[in-house]
Amino acid sequence: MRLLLAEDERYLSCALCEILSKQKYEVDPVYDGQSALEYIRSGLYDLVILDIMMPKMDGITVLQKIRSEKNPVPVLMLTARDEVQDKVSGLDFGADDYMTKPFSTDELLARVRALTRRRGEVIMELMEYGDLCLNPKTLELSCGSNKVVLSLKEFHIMEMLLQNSGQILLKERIIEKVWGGNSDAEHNNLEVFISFVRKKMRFLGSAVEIKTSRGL
Amino acid sequence: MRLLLAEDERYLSCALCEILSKQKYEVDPVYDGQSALEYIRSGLYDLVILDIMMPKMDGITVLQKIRSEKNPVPVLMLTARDEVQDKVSGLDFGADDYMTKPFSTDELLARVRALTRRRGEVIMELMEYGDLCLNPKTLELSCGSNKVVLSLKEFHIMEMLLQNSGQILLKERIIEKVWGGNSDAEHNNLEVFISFVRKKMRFLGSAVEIKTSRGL
DNA sequence: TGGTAATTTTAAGATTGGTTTAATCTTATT
DNA sequence: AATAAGATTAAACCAATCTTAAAATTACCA
Repeated sequence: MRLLLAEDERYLSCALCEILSKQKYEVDPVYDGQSALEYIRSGLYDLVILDIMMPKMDGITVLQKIRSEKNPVPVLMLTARDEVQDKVSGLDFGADDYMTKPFSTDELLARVRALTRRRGEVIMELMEYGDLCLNPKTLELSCGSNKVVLSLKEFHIMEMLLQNSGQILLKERIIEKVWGGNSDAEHNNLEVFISFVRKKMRFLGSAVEIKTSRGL
Repeated sequence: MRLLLAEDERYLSCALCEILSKQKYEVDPVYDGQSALEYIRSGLYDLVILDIMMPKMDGITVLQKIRSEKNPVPVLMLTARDEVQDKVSGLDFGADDYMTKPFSTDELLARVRALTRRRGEVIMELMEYGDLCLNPKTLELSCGSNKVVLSLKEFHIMEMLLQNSGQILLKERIIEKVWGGNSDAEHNNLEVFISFVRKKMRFLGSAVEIKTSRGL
């Protein structure tokens, strides 16, 4: 799960990052509305935590813009106490939830879970293609009565391939999603994992195959 | 004991929070039906106090949905005086109790106690998986004629594993439930207890095993 | 109240298995 | 055939996890 945290108060931002990271969320912090907007547009995030008072562009404007672009990413708004007007505006413009500062860690985590779950649940269904079936609850890949369990990376890759079956997927896109935006030396890396997955598919006796288009 | 309080009237909500907190319940407030639903689905709560009139989704709909999902969490409905029709509907759809506003603090606490107690009894049934059987009344774990008694923490962990058998359970989720939302240095902690439990299962000669998926 | 046993926490070291690296082999494209 | 992209493999690496033991805490009972 990848979260974007748009909060200009450095101290709070750091604290939230730590709390969320501890719960296995990947968190990218930004410190103004302008950046928030650009990051959101990347489409990488499962949830955006958006403060209202921010430099360059306030949270409500950001929200308004992304919603007008039909971006459905869940948004959790942060508002200072008493800014009741903000809440109303926030929800009107398509925020999914809001929280008034100060808030407890537990409350934050509960809300984050609630908002990411919705999407999570969709993913939690079985994914099928051809004779293959991937179970996200158990990380099992099966074909008929045969099954193998995948490692986390293998699973993420397989998941991504299944969600885009029939289409060409750029290596960069997969790496970005599976390994996370940074780091290098990873082209061959992905190839290694594709090789692992192919081997397991062969083992299962599946008729599905992962094809590559040279250069893409 | 963890309660979810779904009540949109801020003043009442605050008051209830305070009263309940004073009685050592952990209370999370939400202010609309949509959030209530999402929070309930987290499975974290021992009791839900659910107002009927709420924004986004009314309490009855929420109740209807969670019951259709086989969620057995006890629900105490709040209804405004005279809305007799509501009471009927509420109980029809699986509420465990209802209370008409306004109500006294004592009445509230009595009902909450009653409902959280019953939960205890429900749990009192034997839990089984494979050749294992866990008795919540005695904290005994048995396999065939062999048995050992578990410590409280061991029991909670085992209970949680049994309730989610076959699925992957995040360490964070277990820690949250068994130790309670806060504190740190607890990853290894859980591992130690898993180790204890495994040893006891080995001792019992059970064929069941606790598997771990690295990274999850 | 103090002492003992049970439980839980902390800490350290060993182990495992997923991931990375790197070298080699294969295939497509010119 | 030459070149570069991709595939495969094996070995090395490293962090997550397991295990153990000792310290700290709590529960229990005379």
